[in-house]
Amino acid sequence: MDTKQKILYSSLDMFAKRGYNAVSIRDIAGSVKIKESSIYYHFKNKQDILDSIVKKYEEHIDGLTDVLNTAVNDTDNSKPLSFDAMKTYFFGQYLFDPFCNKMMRFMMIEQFNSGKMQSLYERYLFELPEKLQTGAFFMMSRNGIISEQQARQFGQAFFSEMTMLTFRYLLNGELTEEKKNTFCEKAFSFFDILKGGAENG
Amino acid sequence: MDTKQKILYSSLDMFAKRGYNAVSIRDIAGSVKIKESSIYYHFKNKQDILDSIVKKYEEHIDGLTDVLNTAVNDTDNSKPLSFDAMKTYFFGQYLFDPFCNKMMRFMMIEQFNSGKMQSLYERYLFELPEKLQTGAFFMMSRNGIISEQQARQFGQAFFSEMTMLTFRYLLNGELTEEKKNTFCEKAFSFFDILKGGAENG
Amino acid sequence: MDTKQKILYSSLDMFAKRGYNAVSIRDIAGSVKIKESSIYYHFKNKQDILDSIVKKYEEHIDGLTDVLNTAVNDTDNSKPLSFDAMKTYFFGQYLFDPFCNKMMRFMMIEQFNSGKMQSLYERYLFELPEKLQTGAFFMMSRNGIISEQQARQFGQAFFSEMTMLTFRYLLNGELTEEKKNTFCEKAFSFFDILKGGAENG
Amino acid sequence: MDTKQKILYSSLDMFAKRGYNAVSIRDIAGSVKIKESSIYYHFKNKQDILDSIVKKYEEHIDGLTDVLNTAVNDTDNSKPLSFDAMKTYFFGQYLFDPFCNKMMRFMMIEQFNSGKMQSLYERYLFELPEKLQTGAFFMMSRNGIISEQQARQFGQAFFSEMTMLTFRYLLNGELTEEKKNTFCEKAFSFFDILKGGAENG
DNA sequence: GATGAATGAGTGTTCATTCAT
DNA sequence: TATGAATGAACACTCATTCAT
Repeated sequence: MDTKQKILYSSLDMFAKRGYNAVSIRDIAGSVKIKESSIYYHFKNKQDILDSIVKKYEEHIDGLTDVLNTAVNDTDNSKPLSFDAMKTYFFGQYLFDPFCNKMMRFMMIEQFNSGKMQSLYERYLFELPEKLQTGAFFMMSRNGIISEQQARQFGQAFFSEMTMLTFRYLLNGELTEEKKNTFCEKAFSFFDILKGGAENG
Repeated sequence: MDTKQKILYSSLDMFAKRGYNAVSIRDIAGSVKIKESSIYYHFKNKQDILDSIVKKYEEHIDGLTDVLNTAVNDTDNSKPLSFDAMKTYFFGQYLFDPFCNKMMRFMMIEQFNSGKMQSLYERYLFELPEKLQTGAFFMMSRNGIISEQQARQFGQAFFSEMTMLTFRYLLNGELTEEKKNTFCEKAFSFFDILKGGAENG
Repeated sequence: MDTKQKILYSSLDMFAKRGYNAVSIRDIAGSVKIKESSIYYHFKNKQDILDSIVKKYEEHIDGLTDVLNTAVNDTDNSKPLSFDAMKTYFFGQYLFDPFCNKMMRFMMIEQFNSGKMQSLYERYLFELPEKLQTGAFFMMSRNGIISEQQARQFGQAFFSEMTMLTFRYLLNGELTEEKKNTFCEKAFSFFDILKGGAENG
Repeated sequence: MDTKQKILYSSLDMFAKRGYNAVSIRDIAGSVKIKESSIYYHFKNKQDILDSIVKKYEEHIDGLTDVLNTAVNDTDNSKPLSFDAMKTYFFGQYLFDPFCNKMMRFMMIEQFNSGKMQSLYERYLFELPEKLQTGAFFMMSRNGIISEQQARQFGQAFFSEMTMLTFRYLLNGELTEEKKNTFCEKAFSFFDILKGGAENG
């Protein structure tokens, strides 16, 4: 990894723990093992580091949603995702992914500092997840697996549960394997309840 | 309000928006309209301001939970709370209350900065609400309003919904009347769904 | 002891350890168990405390030298002072006396800070002791105990030894009983050598 | 001289006059004609400046004692040092040397402020001089110039005289040429007395 | 690509002092 | 006598940034 990338990853790592302001150029330079003034060869200023991180994140998310949309819209794919696939692709590539998880933490703790951060937080922690998750249930109703009313109800319930679990286990303290496992268990057991409801309703 | 209290409220107000580190003693003094050095007549140092805020909050919460516990445990009170009562007492005195709401925001954005803040965040955003909310549903089952299994299921669902709504509408951007209303509507409509489930189940 | 005196003694105690500047009004007030602003009822300002201490010391020394001069000039008193008398009166009331010892330390560490302190240091650590000590030997020569030349020589040697011992044992680290004893032993053994010289010379 | 050295010398110069605490970083920066913040490029903090000065001094003293020991132990050198040599090498390179003289003043006025300074003061103002000076007289007795008993007696007397003269003339007020001359005269005349004693004894 | 040296603005904090009560 | 409340000036120190090399 070249110096520029190292600066980005090190910065995000520290921003997500201590916030933008509390991380100094000294800290960043120290963690990358270069001198402070060398930072300015790679980035215009501190804000430029933050902007680059955000840009990188948005591009990353664009790639991820493209993949997800393709998967969800693929009409052949009429059977629900297996738990393993969910864990690997949906959870593993987003919620558990170190880069994304750190960005979520960063957006959460910086949301009140600027309008820009506020809107990123709103979009990536609530709007987009809600759209994607409820969208998946509507797709199931279009595929005849559940009724349209169930889709609406289950979609909202799923989003509530996922959001709560995310804040409670993935954006709270250090991200440990234990927390990831608890998150998966609770998510899957909730899924089972929904499935029960679908069969009974 | 005396100077000491003004310092506490002004500090929390700014801490909740910009975080502890980004708020300077100069800022606090300016907002209270005294000089920086005067702050140190009332508080040992900046950390002491924070400690005093946390102490005040914990005492406030102790008072609130005492009231809530008394209400929930009151055996005469076998009928469920009206929406108005819920809005006034439960939401209004905690989730919407400016002091409590600011503290929640503050704990959220400072949770990674210290173990102390981390445990406060865990306790007051997740543990205590879960205990109180699921407790209320168990009380209903003991009063024969719902079954024990329903109590367990509804309690969890309610907590998930409330947590999601709290993060989405009450700890996200400025706390406006509009957001409070949206929060209430969604909470009450969720309640209606639960009630429907209770009658049908 | 009234508050004013307490302030003086507490101040000197701390001044002698940490120097005038390093001792704050807060420190003094704290050690006397009053509030800072109360200091200003008793003294115009911090400098006034120092001035009062110096005045007290000069009056104290005036009293001491009067006594000493009377003793030395008393023509009846033709026999040399006993070691015990020397220890009690000369060492005990000046070099070992807590007030005087602290003042000597204070003058030593503050001598470069002001011309006033410089001249006090010069007078009370060198000039006056030299005058008194060599004076005592001249008195012995006038009393025929030693020759005039011996008086000159012994006086200087005695002053050198006493000055060295004072700086080495009484104005160096904490003033312990052990150091006082070492000081006495070395002073007396030097006295014995002088006596030997007087008899042989 | 580079900035770092300038800071060290300027700092010691002021420390020796006003004491460590009374000299501000502002003062040091001003005397070196750089800005306060630039100090921190060269030194971690104010204490680091002091530590560097002490280290420099201890290394300097190590070099000096090596030279002195070699000279004193040189068995060929059976004739006593000439006054000129003494003045140039012993006095000139240590007692009169601006760096060493300032350090002695600094240790004297800071001795009560920290255990570190206390032990430096004890070592460099008393222990080491006593060892070196009495050592020189023992060397003379081993070379048959004086008796062993004389060595003991003269060594102590010489050390007392030198110590007194040092405190009285070299660590008292400004170090002027006049004081240096007085110091030399008194030291040499004392030496003459000792020589007389050696020949007569 | 990277660094040594420097800086203005700002940080939390301590200081001696004042003054009304 | 003593204090509560306040303050301007100073303190040691950190910050993001610049620029010549």
